[in-house]
Amino acid sequence: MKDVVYESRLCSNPPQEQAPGSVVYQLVRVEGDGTLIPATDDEVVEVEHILEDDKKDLPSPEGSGKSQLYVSDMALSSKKSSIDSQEDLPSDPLKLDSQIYDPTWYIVSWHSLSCIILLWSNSEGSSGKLNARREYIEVMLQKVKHEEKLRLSREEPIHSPKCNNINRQYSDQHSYLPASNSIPTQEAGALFPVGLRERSVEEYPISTEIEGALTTDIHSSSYLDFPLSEHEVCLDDLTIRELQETFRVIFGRQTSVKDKLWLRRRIAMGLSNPCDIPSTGFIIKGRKIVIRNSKIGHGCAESTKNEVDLQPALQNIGSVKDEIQGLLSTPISQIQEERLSGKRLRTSLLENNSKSGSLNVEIIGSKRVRRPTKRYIEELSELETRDFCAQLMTPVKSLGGDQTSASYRCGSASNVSSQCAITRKDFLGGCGVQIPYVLRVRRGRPRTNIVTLMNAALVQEEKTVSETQRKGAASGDYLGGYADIVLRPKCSTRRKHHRAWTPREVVKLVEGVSKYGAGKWSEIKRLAFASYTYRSSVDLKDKWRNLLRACFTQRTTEKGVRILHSSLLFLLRLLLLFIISVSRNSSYVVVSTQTLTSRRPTSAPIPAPILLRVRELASRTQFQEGIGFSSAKITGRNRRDAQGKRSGFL
DNA sequence: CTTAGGG
DNA sequence: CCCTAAG
Repeated sequence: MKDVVYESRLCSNPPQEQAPGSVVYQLVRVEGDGTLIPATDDEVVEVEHILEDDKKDLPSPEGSGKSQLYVSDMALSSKKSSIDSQEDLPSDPLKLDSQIYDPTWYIVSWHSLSCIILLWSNSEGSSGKLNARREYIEVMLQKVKHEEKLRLSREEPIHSPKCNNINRQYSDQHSYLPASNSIPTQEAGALFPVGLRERSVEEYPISTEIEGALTTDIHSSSYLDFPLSEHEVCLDDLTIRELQETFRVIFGRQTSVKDKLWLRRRIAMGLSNPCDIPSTGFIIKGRKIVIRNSKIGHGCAESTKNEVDLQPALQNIGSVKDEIQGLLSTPISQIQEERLSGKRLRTSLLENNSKSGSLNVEIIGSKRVRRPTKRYIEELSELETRDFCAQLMTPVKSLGGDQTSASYRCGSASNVSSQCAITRKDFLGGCGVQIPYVLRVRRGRPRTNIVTLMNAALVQEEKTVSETQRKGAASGDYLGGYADIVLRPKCSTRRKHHRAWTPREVVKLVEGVSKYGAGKWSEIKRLAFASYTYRSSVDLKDKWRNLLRACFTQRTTEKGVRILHSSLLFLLRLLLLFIISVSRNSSYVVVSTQTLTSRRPTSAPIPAPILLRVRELASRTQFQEGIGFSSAKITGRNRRDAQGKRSGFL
């Protein structure tokens, strides 16, 4: 009882009546046993809108044309074959002109809402397994052809004129598909307008040279026969490591190439199709590329074995994500829906990450990560190499040795996570659309009058100004840098623009507190924050309060669990993933790094050494004031937070 | 004016 | 961050 997959045969560039470059689909239903049955009306209707959507998404009217260009681009690129010099390539490059190529199958299918592209090509075309597979596909092609003929001869009404075209066209072009054992190269491209439509088409202008090639008749036929794979990889989301791992799984060898683009292309081309995917335009967005490496169809060999053992897993943490996806045992369509709606799909096997050891499963690519402020990152990294190192060296008198060690671990953990955030920024930066800092919507209560609204532009200006100032300050001495030329708009009712506290400021505050004592805010302000005119003494006080809360919550909730979290739990998760992958006999697993590390903090983490210091100071003042009172204060706030602030009025 | 604390 | 009461 297998899934029924709707498949579409792609026929691009049909006869003149079709707009040039338009893509036509032939719907075929694949039964569990692999037989192909022309789709019924209902089935077509069910899928049709997707095809329509696809076309709509193309920047029409040139959209479809462009996709066609895109096809050509890819086909032609084999001539150029610029990139692959660095890696070993199939010995016989595609010869476009002489129409000699290795058969390559490009498969497009729609399953539910998602377009799934299956690329199956081979360079080792002589291999028995692939030959078997080839034959299998050919048989199926024959079957479909037969069905088509039957259907046509019976002149069954076909709901959409489109399909009519296809049918004719298909039978036309079909003759040289399987029998000749060679498939027009262009079919490779034909695939992509579907799968790789969207931005990629626009983002990468296509040369006129390629445009010319468009005019040539392009035959294409994309074919497929697979039920939906559970192993889906959105190449865009993969890190270089993951891509490399994917590469390894597919090609059975390591690669040291660090060029994401190149890796994606290679992967997408599956078993190294001689036909080069152009580096331009190969960005898969919004759709998925399915890399299939379990067994396929009947009599088809299992290609890849399950190779997930701990060692590769450790090396390629990220590659476990996909497995997790399977682990969810969520219907794939559901996952896809989630993805489509942009939600992050997360499943916790255990309850809460911070409370119990849990396996937090995240599907990458659904939600973009909001990275910390640029300034924060800058300063953080700067600090981590300076002040914090020094602080880490200084022994901390604290609430006990146990506590101290925990804190240290905690420190390394949070360092890691912050690092993580930074790198994350790096590799997400290219794909994700981040809201520029300056454009972020202001928080807090609504503006009180129109004047402020009109000052919005001014505010942005101000932000930019201060941003540049900050950069200047970051490089220079931190005391001198902040001249604070922030021109505050005349409107006094306006709420102060939110300025995130930089680690530098925090350190300064902590220093001030340790020097002058908590509560001497005006003093601290005057002596330590003289140059930070945008930080009032009240701000200092508020920040200190927040710092206290921060280190308190961390202390209570994670004191015991922390160690487990940072190291042991990591290994446990890996082990679990390993077991899972083995039990599912999956060959490929991708998991977000986040899954294996601790949960990403909601806001920029406060560096552990600082928290440590805050804690120390807090305990000092606590001791002075009397423990009961002070801790009650914090606890009270905490409890309130837990209950929700709304209960406050009760 | 400064602090503390709620919002 | 804002607001405000209490020193």
